[in-house]
Amino acid sequence: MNLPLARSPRSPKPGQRVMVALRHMIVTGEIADGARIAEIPTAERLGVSRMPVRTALRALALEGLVVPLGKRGYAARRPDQAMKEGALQVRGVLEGLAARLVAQAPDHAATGARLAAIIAPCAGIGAQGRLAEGALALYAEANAGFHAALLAACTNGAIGMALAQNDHIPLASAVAFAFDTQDEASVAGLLAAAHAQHAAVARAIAEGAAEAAEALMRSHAEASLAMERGLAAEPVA
Amino acid sequence: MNLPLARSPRSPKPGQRVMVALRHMIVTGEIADGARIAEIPTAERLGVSRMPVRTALRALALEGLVVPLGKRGYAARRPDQAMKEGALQVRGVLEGLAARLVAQAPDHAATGARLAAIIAPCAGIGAQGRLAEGALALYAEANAGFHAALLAACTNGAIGMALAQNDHIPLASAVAFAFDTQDEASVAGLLAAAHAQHAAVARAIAEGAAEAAEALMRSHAEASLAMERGLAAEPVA
DNA sequence: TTTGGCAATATTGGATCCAATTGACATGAA
DNA sequence: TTCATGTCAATTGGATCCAATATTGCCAAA
Repeated sequence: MNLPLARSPRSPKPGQRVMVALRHMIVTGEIADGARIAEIPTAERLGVSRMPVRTALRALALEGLVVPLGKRGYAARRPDQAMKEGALQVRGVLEGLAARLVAQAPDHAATGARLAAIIAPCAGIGAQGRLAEGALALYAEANAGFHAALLAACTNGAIGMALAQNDHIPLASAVAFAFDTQDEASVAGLLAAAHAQHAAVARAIAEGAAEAAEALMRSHAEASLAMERGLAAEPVA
Repeated sequence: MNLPLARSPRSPKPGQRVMVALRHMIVTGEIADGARIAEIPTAERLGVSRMPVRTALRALALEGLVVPLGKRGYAARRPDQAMKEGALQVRGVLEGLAARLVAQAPDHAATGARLAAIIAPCAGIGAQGRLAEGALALYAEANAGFHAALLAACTNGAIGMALAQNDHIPLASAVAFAFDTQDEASVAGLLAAAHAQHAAVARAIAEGAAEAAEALMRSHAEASLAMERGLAAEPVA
């Protein structure tokens, strides 16, 4: 990675390239945690000008992946396991709040039905400890749709902003990838449990049970946390 | 504000100037909500180069005060009342989580005592509906110290990051300023209530009552929300 | 030997210049 | 009259250049 990254075939844009390259280097440890990151060496290393590096560094600082060092540039800040678990906890309370608000809204029944429809294709997933073909992709899509719909139904825009910030910490977006390190039965059980939790949340929202919806949503996040702790291995980037 | 802002006497730096200037213009409505913000006119208007403007716009985009418009620059996004109330709700659940975690930690007794000591100077504040000289400043300092100490005692760094993002929405940092629009008795009552809530949270943490600490912290935020709703007038920047 | 001051260098931030992409407008043809 | 196409202009993104500043290393003096 010391050579200028391949830019021959339609490389998107220097800015985006630098952004993803630095992110990758930090989370993979290619740039050690706490190591200083200066503009000029980084720019030369990536084969671009200093400007995109500067832009990317400021953006990453707002994301928390680097910390400003006054006049001495930035330092890499690789999120550790504690930070990842903390981010999952934060996700839990934020989505719990979203679930509560949605359940309290006048149209909670419609929202619950919509959420139930989104996860409907996952009915029976992981039954008998077996996984059908494409079950992982099916769940991943339903999962993303569920959480996105919940956020969209919520009138509180601050939750979405906080979650966007929170998701900058690389952790859970790759759970699907980490799955293949587990045996089929375990994965099937996890998926079945997750689907059941989704269904329970949708039901609570449909019934307007705000407190229950919040508690269930939190449990769902706690389950992710336990899962994350279970596979202690280094998650893929 | 159409002229280059005064830079004669030790103006800090162009970058910071542009940042605060744009923030001010957006929250005060000098730049209308939804109005396009181009680099060149803004740079000329502020008497600086395009570069600090570009930097500031990207930063403000990550803060949520402007939204990117593809290749056509950015649009101002003034947070409305709903967004402010949403941010207060988010603050409530995040600090509630922090209180719960702190109360669950092994050293919860020491933390509770420390928090109690921080707010101790406010004992008896607002009693009999009267405010002593400098009571507002006293409370503001204790309030800031309380929340900062709670965050510092919490091992979950993601909470602090999410709160930092949340605090970009201008609202609650100026509650002390908004106070002077109220009569003395009302303010005294609010301060007394807020202090009592702080004390209750500190006590719950000291006792290790995690659920109670979280609920109390949420109530505290909800009180701020009600207060914010009470003074519906435009808060100062 | 240690400390303080000075100078040199490295590094960030800002300004100007250049290129590329996109949106809008006008003109011509169907 | 309307739609499509081509050209032009405006605006953003990137690169290079310049200035300001802090840090660090070295030397001299106590």
